[in-house]
Amino acid sequence: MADVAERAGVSTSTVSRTLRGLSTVSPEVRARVEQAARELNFAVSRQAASLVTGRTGNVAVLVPTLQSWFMGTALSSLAPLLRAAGMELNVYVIPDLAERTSFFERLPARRNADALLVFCFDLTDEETASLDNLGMPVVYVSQHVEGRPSIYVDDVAGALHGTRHLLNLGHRRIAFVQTIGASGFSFSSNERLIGYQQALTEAGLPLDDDLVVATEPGDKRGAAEAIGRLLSLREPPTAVFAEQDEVAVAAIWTLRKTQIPVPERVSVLGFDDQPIADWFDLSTVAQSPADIGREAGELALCLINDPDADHKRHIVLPTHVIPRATTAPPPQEEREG
Amino acid sequence: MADVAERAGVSTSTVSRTLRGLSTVSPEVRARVEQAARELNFAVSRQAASLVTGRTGNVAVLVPTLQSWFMGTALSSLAPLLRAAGMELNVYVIPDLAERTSFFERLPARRNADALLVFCFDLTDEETASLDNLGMPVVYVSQHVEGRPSIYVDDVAGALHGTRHLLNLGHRRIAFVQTIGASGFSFSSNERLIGYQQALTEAGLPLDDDLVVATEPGDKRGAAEAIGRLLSLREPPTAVFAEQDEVAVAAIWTLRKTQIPVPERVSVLGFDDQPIADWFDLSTVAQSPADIGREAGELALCLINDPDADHKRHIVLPTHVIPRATTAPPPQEEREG
DNA sequence: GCAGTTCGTGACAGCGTTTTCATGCACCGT
DNA sequence: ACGGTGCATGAAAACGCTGTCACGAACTGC
Repeated sequence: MADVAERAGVSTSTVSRTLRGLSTVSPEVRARVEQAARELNFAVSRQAASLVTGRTGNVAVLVPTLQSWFMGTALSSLAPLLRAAGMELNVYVIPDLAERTSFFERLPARRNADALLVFCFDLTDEETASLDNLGMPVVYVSQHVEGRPSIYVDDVAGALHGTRHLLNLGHRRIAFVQTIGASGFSFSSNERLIGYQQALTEAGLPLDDDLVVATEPGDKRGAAEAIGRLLSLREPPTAVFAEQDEVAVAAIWTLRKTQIPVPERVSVLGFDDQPIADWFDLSTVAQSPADIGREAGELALCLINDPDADHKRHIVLPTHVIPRATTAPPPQEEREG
Repeated sequence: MADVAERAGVSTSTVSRTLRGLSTVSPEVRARVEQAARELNFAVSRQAASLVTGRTGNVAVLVPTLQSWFMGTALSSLAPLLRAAGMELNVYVIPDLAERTSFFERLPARRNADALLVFCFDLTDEETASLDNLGMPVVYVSQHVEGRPSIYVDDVAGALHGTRHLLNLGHRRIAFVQTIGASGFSFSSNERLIGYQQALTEAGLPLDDDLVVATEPGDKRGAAEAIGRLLSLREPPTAVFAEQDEVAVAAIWTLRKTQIPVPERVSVLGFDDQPIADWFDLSTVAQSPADIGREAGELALCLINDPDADHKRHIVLPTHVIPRATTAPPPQEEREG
């Protein structure tokens, strides 16, 4: 910066003012400085600047994985937003318990970011508390944390509406396939189950535990087993509501392999509206991770500028039922029976 | 840090030495300092440290998108590696041309990272040159840049082996489905085509332009059109080699919808070995983005520690043909004809 | 016992910015 | 013409750390 100052024949103060766009610089000096900076290929050091301003210009993001549609999409909408605000995006990937404890022990984001976005974690109270002491605004994304700014979709309502869609088609035996993931990472599992149960109750149907099965995402074998359990019930379901599209697709795969036509014999409904849902013409309950990412980014930027702002509210985003080709009325005999 | 020094009854120099693990600190003093640091919940400011050391502790990563299996997997293996080395991961997402020009104009990573990993970009000479002047080691990942450290899989060999697999099964009419993506982002498209052509030539077969079609990934309609073009040829192919698993799956989908059994009537071979390939029992040519990410991270760390090291070499990773259930010998009449 | 070494420690000068404060200058109204 | 205002600029003090250098103490070998 001293070089730029010398070349432009001004002091470093003026260079600093110019480069930050402060208005108290005369036009001709500004031009000279900008020219000099360009010629010298100069860029201010964020480190040095942050040392005195106390702001790092970084936004930290804590994610359980990057290998998922949700994270990819959310971050892809978050990143340009931060970039436009002149912020850097710092990613912490915490795939397993070891990394997790190490993260919360060392808290590498401390003093190294102006805000932290925590994606999809089921945090313990202790962990939440340690983040409270981080000295920066923390936004909880895709999860519900009492008393802290949180952003999430209304999973209960989504599952409620999805189940109603199946009920309205005439289904009475509706199964729910839960997704059990790596422990400690919340994928809104319970809320979706609750929505499903609410819909059934609302329709005056009993809750049958046999109709709720679980599997892991990406586990073909597990999905087959779960479907197998449903197919071997005394009174098998005519519709399957899977908590995640991937599992729904696996279910369709299994069913069709066994010559059970979807949706003629069994309807399948997913949740998420991943691209894969479109490929398979899968009826699903859509959520928008892009919206989540954007909202989270905007909230974070707000909180950085005004940490005491009244943003401790929860932002709840909507879901939408998207009927495609895998949901249909149940087969005749079932409807009449 | 002054607080810690005071509490431990030592100077800041000693605190700094202790916290950096230098050996010239007596055990009892070390214990006192560590205790004090813990009690005060102290963490050194990377910004301040980097100001004097000249190292930022950041590794910047330039990616075209995060919404892809490849990026997600590569970064997921890269991240823990950097974390273990005490480095932060800084992500720049450049989804479109506007962001791209803005990135290369402002080069936000300048002075803000110790190394840059550029993923999957087809850079212009001008862009490469501007990265050369960045003052930090730049590693090109999943692309081939002359004279700079690059890491990529041997796409030519992969496609060659994949095509040979089809040839060995008895296929003689083998189509290739190219993927045309967002312009300027290299997905090794050409190299895979070259490998395919090499295999045909090697087998003494002519190159038929009609057998090479193109589509966009994720575009069901486009995939259908591409397959349609192949099916309406005078002599349609008995095997389809798609440059990406997603497209291969779309092809299978289209074929089966038209009652053309895969692999009985038409074999389909993919490339990448994404999780989706496993679900669909898709035969494919596997590459390992996890390995790529790891190699890239290790190389970057090497170059950071010793920028002049002899690492200007290219690291070429292997591919593996994984036969699953979508490749089989061509139907009888074809083989005998 | 004395010079020479080694070892642990502290004082202090930077690192490259921002920011405060002071300064000089032009401009205003009277 | 003169003091007051406002504006563009510069000098210099932080910011929080690291690294160099110097210093004293505790050793070593003769």
